[in-house]
Amino acid sequence: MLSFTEENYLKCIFKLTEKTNHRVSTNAIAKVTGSSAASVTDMLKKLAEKELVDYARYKGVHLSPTGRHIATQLVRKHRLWEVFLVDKLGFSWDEVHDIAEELEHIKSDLLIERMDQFLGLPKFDPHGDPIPTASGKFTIRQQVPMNKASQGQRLVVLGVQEHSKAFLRYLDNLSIHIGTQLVIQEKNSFDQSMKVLIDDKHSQLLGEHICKKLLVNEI
Amino acid sequence: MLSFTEENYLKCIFKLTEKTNHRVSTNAIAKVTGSSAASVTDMLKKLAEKELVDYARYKGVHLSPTGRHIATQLVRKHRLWEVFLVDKLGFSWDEVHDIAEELEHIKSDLLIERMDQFLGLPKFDPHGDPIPTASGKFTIRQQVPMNKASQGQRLVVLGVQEHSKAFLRYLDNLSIHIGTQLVIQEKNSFDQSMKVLIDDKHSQLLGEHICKKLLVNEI
DNA sequence: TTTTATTTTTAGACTAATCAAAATTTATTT
DNA sequence: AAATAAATTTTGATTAGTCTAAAAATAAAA
Repeated sequence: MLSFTEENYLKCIFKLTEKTNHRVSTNAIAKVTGSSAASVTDMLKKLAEKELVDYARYKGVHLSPTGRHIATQLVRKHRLWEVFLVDKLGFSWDEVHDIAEELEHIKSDLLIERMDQFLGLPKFDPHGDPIPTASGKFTIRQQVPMNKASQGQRLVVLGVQEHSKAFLRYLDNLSIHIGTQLVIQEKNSFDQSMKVLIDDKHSQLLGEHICKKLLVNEI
Repeated sequence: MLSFTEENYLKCIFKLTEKTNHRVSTNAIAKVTGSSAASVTDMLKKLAEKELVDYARYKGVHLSPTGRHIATQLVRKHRLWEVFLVDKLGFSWDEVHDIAEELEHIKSDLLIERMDQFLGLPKFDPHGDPIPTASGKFTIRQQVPMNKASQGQRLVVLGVQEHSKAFLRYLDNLSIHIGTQLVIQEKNSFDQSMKVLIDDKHSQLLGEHICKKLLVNEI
């Protein structure tokens, strides 16, 4: 049985290696966990002892198949709880991360499978991130940062690449959420801003930052 | 912010002092937590330091008003989560205790108030135990152990005084649950057993143990 | 009221997770 | 290739929670 802390380290390593699949350094882990490099080293040795990571002194780590599976299930639990909080309890998408961070450590496979059923087997969480299956498979779909889209295109918002409360609240104020339709009316190359029509209702100028962080697909 | 462990001690002291409101001994706590008397002493000193209990060496403890409030809120959370697991996720009443034991430590007042609303402001949990309000009030109602009832009485099951899986499963097999109606057909004084008619469907002989642990009221 | 038994506390030690500071290894410059 | 910088590990210590064994206080019995 893994501790809360061990689980958090596995999830952290998972998130850091997810995209590149390269080994991740001690310092990189220390930076995101907010703990010291010394603490990270200690924990990596412990996780290596349990064969959850492949660790070599001074060379960083990556997850073993078992470690990856555990981390994936933590992500599954986190995202399913987020769906529950938003869909059933009426939380907004900027309020659920911290609570789900605690709930993901509840140890019951039956609970999470029942929850999955109860929620209608959702494939994506309230931020548009894919929910892995019990066997660890993520649904992949076509999506690009909105700044890659062209003038005149009609898009649907599928996700966000930033999860900060401030960013999510800002989108809320613009009535932009998962599923919102956007039509690109103007693309200003000098500052990378875009004028978009939101859900066929009102036009809005969006800055470069927003355009890069919104994940969309053409419809 | 209290630790998981500190919360568990508070809840334990609450349960031990709930009925009598007397001070509880170190050994009594050690017995139910399964930890050593030495560990209990250490923890009592820590809780006293935080003014959550009134502790005097060799004299046992009782909860301070603050300690009692925290313990009551833990009971509230535990019982609301049990309602959720049974009513929404389809767990049976013998499966929910251990999961709720973990869930009760999730730290979010908003979460528990939203959950309360979502569940329809239940006043009792799946075992018939009262759910304290956010301000700490328990609903009181008339109920007695079934062995106190007389022949010919029509009763409704309101609760149980034993929460073991074995006991709860046994009741399930007899189709006895919260809300079941029972008519006392015979009372055997020699062995304290009773013959009862269950939900006007079938008769069943219930042993002394069952009769003492079933909480009922006349209807 | 002494003696004995029980309960409780203290003392000393262990594990898990953490840190700062020192030592070591690897990477980068010169 | 040597010197310097950066990253990582080791060392030694701290805190929370736990334990056993010994000591102290209280309760019960003779």
